[in-house]
Amino acid sequence: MKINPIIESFSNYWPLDDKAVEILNNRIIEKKLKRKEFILKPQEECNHFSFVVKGCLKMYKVDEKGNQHNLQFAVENNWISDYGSFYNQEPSELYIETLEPAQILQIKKNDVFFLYDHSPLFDRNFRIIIENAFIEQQKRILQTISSTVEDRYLYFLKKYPNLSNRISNIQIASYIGATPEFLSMVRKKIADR
Amino acid sequence: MKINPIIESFSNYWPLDDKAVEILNNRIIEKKLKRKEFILKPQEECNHFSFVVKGCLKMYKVDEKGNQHNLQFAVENNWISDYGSFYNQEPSELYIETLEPAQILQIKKNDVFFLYDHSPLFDRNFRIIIENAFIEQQKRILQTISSTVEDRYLYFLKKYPNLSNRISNIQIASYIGATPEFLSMVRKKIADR
DNA sequence: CTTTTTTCTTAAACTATCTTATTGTTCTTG
DNA sequence: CAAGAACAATAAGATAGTTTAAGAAAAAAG
Repeated sequence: MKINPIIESFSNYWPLDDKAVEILNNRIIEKKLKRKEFILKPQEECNHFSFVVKGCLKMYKVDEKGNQHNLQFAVENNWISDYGSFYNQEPSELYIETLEPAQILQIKKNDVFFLYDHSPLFDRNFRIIIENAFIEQQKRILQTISSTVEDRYLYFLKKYPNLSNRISNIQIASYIGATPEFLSMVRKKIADR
Repeated sequence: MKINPIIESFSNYWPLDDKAVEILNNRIIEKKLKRKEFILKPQEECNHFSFVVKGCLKMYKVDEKGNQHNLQFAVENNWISDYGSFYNQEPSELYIETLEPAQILQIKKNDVFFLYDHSPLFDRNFRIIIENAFIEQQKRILQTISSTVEDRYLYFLKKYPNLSNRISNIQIASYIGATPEFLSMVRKKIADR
């Protein structure tokens, strides 16, 4: 049997036991995606957790004026899902789209609940995963309510040095909450000193 | 034995069984706090989860210029903690302070881990609690990167109608990421139409 | 390897938001 | 209830960030 990257990833948090591995193993769906493919669109209910094996995805909202606002990027070993839509059975307002060709592993909603019901190790692992995501989100909120575009951009570069080489400045601007034009000015100002 | 508000609160998510109730019951510390008391200050490690029985608290950062930035309010039945400091054993950068006299219940870090180790129902409940907090935070991020102070203020009023009567506009301004002066202008503009 | 699409840069005019300062009002606390 | 502290409103001037538009550069797709 080939090694499952999700199991490997869990081992960084709380390793699964044999029973947990067994019930997980045949509940994973593998998908290969081209660039600019969607795994979630507005009005759909998000019924999956997706784990990125290779590639890069973004989750974003499009506002009334047609502007995109990036909520999250996901690269290798990251999870991505619209948890609001997933847990509250609501239609999503978000897109999840590949920025690069990608290979992902999905667990469908029913199976996620099956896992929760049949081994506490899944509550444990997903608790830790979302706690970490929560902590990062909190830092991001603090930044957006307290600092300038320049600060936020420099922080982004420092925090995600690899990511910033893989995606366009337009995507970064949308993530930090600025226009690409203004980000371009900020970048020039930084370069000029 | 008097009813424990934490157990009651868990019953909204995933009710505890007898064993879980038993191990929880003598691990709760009750505290009465006056207005403007602190349960966390920068440099300290956050070693507790705090559940608000009565009253209102805020968690905030003070930046280099001395400005406060509110990350979270907590009222009746809310949990508040600096999870980053708690889980990563790092000194906190945040204050947690009462805005009103309060009664809280705390579980110390060692006891939190004891609970996780001795009943999966705590992983379950805290997973659900933090998932909900994560979903709310995500909406807040979307707002702050995509809409104006006016939009954010109106959303705050709609979302926390009770809270907005209990706290000052300065606190609201600090939460939505605006100056009190500008919020005052926005409020006038809204009132004038 | 050529065409098409996307991205990056620049700049001027505009708008949202901040800063500072002042004053009256409302809470809090002794 | 009196004094001090915190809060709310207002306004003028300053700054950060947006909008629009256009051209050059780079990347993606055929």
